[in-house]
Amino acid sequence: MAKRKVSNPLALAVMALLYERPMHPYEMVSTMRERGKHEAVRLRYSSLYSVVGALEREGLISPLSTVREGRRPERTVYELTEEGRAEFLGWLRELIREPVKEYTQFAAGLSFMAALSPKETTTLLRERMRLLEEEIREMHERLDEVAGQSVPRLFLVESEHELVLREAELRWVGELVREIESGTLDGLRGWEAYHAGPGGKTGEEDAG
Amino acid sequence: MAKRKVSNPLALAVMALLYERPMHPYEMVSTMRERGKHEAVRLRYSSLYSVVGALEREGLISPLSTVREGRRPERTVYELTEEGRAEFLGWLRELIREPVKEYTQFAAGLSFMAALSPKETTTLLRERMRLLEEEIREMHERLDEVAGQSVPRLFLVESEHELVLREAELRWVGELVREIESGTLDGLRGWEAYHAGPGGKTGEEDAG
DNA sequence: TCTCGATTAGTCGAAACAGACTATATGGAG
DNA sequence: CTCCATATAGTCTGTTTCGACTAATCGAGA
Repeated sequence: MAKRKVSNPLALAVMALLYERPMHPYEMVSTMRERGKHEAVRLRYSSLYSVVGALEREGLISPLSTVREGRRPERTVYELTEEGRAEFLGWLRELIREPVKEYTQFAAGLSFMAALSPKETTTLLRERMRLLEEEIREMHERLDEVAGQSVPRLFLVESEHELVLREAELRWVGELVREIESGTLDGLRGWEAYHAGPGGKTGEEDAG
Repeated sequence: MAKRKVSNPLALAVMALLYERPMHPYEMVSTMRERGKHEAVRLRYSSLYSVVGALEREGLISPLSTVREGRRPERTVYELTEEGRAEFLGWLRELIREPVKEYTQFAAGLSFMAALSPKETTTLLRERMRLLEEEIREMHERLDEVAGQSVPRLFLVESEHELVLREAELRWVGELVREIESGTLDGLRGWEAYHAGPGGKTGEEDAG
């Protein structure tokens, strides 16, 4: 798979919008927000303008016209070039077809979990479960709400995907907590011993 | 939650290693690789040296000594400061306790799925399922292998977590494909109509 | 009419990142 | 004994990306 000239996923979103019709950058943002796509693609002005600039440099989009309203800075309306259409569809196919490794914050945390005591770890994990449950409930509500506004599920698949992953994480964390507390986790003995030294190993700062 | 002075997760890994004992940067890399932690935290020299520099600037780590072996460039051995210990433990607690929103590549792809025809989408999703199954099989194998080398599960939780998420994704994609093919996905009618126009809407490039 | 807050529409500097490059040491093949 | 591949231990450069900031416009209310 050839390397992408502009690799920020926001560039995919920009091309997706221009695939429908020409637009100026700020309009892209409002359209994405309306459709809730900013939940799936990180959206920030600073990135947007540099991504738009990069796409233009690479010939994937091109300015169609610049209009000025009142005394605001003029806005450039862009359209997708033929090359841009090909790039967009190719990239989209790749993203849907090929799983890629993602580095998550939680994985980073889990990696060094052993630095905290088993007891504190389960407390934190239980807190996480509570927060996950809340989040899941809210995601369900939001999905029901927009579905009620006759947005077809077709346009909500990415939120469903996120929801499913959160649910899986919740189940897994629950199981992990049970294993630590019931003493069946392999390695627990050493973990406890490590933290049972004189004064313990963990610092005394608050867990905020 | 106070903002982190150095927010790159690699900084967490650096502090985690120095929490055990002083080390020089290259040794951090080899240690992380040995323990498989580079699967959970993105590890690159260019980032490592800038992260180490930032940590030193912020007073979270400090040079302990510089040694020179033969005519190689001299290596600086760092240790964690008291402030660094507090920062490390605080950050770790936060990562374990609080779910944060993660933006995945797949979510980006799913968001604009409708730009491809239902037929092509299912083909791509089936391919994804095949690749996911393969990946899952390999992850299982690797986990069994290292567990066989008496690495306690405690030190493999992050890989287990990743595996669980992949399995959940596989199940969900399978269901989605069934719904598209059986015609029960809400919005399918419009999706098909959109792509059934004269000549269709999708470009003719190969799906590589 | 003045003013406040929300909306629109961005800019700027610093941090993070990819990946190409440098340079020494080491061990085995020929 | 020389040559080459590999492992060690990084540096350098150009892009990307982020987060904080700026600044004009508009409508509502005092």
